[in-house]
Amino acid sequence: MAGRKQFDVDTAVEQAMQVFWLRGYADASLDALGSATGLGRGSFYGAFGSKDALFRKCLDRYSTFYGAQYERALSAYPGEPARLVEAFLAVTLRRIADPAVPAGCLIAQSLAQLPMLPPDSRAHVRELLDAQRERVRAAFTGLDAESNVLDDLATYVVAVNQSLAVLSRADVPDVELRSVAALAARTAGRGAG
Amino acid sequence: MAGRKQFDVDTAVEQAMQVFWLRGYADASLDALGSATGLGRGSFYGAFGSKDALFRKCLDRYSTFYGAQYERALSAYPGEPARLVEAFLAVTLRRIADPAVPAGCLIAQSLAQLPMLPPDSRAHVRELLDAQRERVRAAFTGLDAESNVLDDLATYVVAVNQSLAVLSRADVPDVELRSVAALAARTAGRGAG
DNA sequence: CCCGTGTTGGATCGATCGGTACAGTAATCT
DNA sequence: AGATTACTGTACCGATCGATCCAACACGGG
Repeated sequence: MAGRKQFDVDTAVEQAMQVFWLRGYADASLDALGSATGLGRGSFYGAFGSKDALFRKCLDRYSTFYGAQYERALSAYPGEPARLVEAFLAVTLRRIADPAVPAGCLIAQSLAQLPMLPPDSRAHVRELLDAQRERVRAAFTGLDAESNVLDDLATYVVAVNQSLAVLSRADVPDVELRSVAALAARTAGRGAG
Repeated sequence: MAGRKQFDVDTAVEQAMQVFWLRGYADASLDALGSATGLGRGSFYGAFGSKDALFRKCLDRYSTFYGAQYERALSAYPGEPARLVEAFLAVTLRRIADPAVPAGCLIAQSLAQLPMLPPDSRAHVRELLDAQRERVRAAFTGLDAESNVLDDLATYVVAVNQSLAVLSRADVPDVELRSVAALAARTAGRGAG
């Protein structure tokens, strides 16, 4: 029952992340988080300190894990915007189709609740979205197009990416979402080619 | 203080709608709704019955008001998919730029919290999104393209539409959002032309 | 072997949640 | 004017929120 730590912190963060992801910050009660992680109140506060501290850890875990996947996609097809965008969106499509993980997107979920988040978490979410836009934008540099066109294109890709997550919450079929991604990839290819 | 009804029901629904819109269902406490509408608990429950009954009224008001705007946009340019989509998305852009109304979109907000909504409201939200997809789809009929292409196109337009709302919550500048809409309109024009 | 370090689960805190009950009051009808 | 009706504000309900506290406990070092 006690003694040395009886749970893996990373595993607990992963499980908590999925609760935040599915339910959002406010609706992720400590009871829900506790039963998802298997932790009692003592272990919980001993390991994480507070609900929003844990939430920030979950945001980091999310952006680290999926950020790496997006990064790989973005660097796989340098100079080929259409393929690049396709690979980028495919990361999201794969996640949506993964039954081991909630529908939607933790960032989109958090954006919806942005005004009600604790200030630290609010800033954190904003930074993650900006960082994603910047990474996409960086993947487009080198293409011969005006700078503001690349900005618009990056925002477009991030926008479509978020939209896939939103629609997946309403059980829009994967086939349709794949078509949306394909259309967006063609658009990006034309816009920057 | 009492006697005959001392408030306008429509006005109260409008104000409550904005609270749900900004904060989502769970975070829209009765106190928040009460102070936004100026209603005490007695009047509140006398007029609406329950929180989720009011929420459904707000969903209806939202979809009626903006649904009419979308409808007008969709029927303004028959046979011209690019203009049609542009007009459709412009409804959302106008709403986003309107300081009298919260950022984002009540439907997107509700989708994020879908699993936690009362069952009746959950079904209602789903229907509204499906209805929108159907209306867009209907606006595309008559174009010479295969049926499933029109389906994909409709989903694409609805997706981009939702993405504008999501990004507006993160204070992405209107200029960028307008570019996203323009790109999407061109895509739709090519895809169905 | 047994003490001390540190984790554990549950009891409990004040605040707030959605919802109810009810006394008080203003407007309408006879 | 008096009775009736209908709406309002507030006090209050049990449940649940995030957070704190603490007694009970298991393990590692002396």
